Amino acid sequence: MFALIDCNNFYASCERLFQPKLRNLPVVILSNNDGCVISRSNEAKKLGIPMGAPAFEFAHIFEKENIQVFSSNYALYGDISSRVMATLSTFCPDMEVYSIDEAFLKFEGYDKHFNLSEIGKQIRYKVTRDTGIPVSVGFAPNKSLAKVANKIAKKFPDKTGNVYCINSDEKRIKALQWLSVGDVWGIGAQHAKQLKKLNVNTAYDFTLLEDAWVKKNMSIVGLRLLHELKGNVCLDLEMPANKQNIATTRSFEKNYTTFDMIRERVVTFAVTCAEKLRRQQSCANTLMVFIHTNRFRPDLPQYSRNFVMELPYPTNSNIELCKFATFALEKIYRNGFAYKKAGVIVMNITPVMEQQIHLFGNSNSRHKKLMEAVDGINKDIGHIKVKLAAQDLNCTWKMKQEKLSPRYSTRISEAIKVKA
DNA sequence: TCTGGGGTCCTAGGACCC
DNA sequence: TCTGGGGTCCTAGGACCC
Repeated sequence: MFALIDCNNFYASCERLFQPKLRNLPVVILSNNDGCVISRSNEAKKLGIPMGAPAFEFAHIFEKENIQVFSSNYALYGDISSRVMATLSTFCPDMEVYSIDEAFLKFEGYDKHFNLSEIGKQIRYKVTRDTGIPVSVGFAPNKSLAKVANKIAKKFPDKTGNVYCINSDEKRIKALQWLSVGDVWGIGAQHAKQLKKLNVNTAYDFTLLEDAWVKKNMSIVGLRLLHELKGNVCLDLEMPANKQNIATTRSFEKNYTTFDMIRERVVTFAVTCAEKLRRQQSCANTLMVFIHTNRFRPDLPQYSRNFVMELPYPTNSNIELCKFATFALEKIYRNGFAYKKAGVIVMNITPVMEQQIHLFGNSNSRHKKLMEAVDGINKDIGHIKVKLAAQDLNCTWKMKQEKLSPRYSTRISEAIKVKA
């Protein structure tokens, strides 16, 4: 049996941890730049705030309904996530951290000796006790059905106590008849539309389709899903792997209109990519830079370009990646546009130890020691103290984050103070 | 005025090989 | 009128996830 444990309204729950007065109030969390809603408490969902709602459009509703609004605080969410995962890992040696707020556990052979629903209750109890985060737990014979079980656990807290187990064919069929086809894990908006045209409305309807049709229209991925919903096991836990692509992209807080302004951002993005590469001990062989104007302003001239370059040698050096990123930006930058977003993506990633060495023109070997020193200093005395001159030395954070909560759990200076 | 960021996998079709 | 057979590799684009 597989379990899927999913934190309830994770970001909103994190904000509530240190501000108990928020517990019964509607809470929403905004994306970078305070752009749109990316997490909602149940109360906010009930008030009709949709996922992805642009903050400026809903500002009056936030005010009218006394909705508590927060900027994204990833230092906080990341730290709380790792605490939740640490607690989960005590229940079972086979675990896959699926996202910041979800994990699969594989309970092989447990169901003969243990009552899984009891284990589910214990998971909920311990995670709440250790971290304060409420979770929902779904059990089923495979990952896709565990996702379904989790949805039921979350949707019917009064009946299930946020723990649900699909352990019979009757329960499986009942669950699938309840679940809308578009809410199935792996069926997105496109396929949902296509399926509904064929009068396939529930997950159960989907299981009645022919293998051949599903394979043809939804590829092998859809076919695996079909078999899992029927109760077979096709997907196993996945082991953490190094990233194949690494991206650092941002929207700007305002329009950028000069080459130098954008170059400073692109260089900083390249440095961040280099840091991420070094963290997983790999190098990039390909680099892409893109820029574009504000797509929501059709009244302004639009421009969007990217430039992909094969690097002459694999590298994870700040200095070298900056040089290449600047070169790429020069290729695509045009005067006369108001740019709103840019990004650097590194691809074709290979492990440091498995590099193709060239006879001439390799990455500067002295950068390795230099980067180690830079990473060490930045780790010891705070992020990004040592920068390249091409980066903005005065600015550490250019994102709009007007409602940012303290980093309660990762900065001693921002920890909660208790009066004696 | 304002609208996020970061990933993965699969397939068809083109280019190429002998 | 008719024009072989069997492969691999790469890429863009589309689908999906959180």
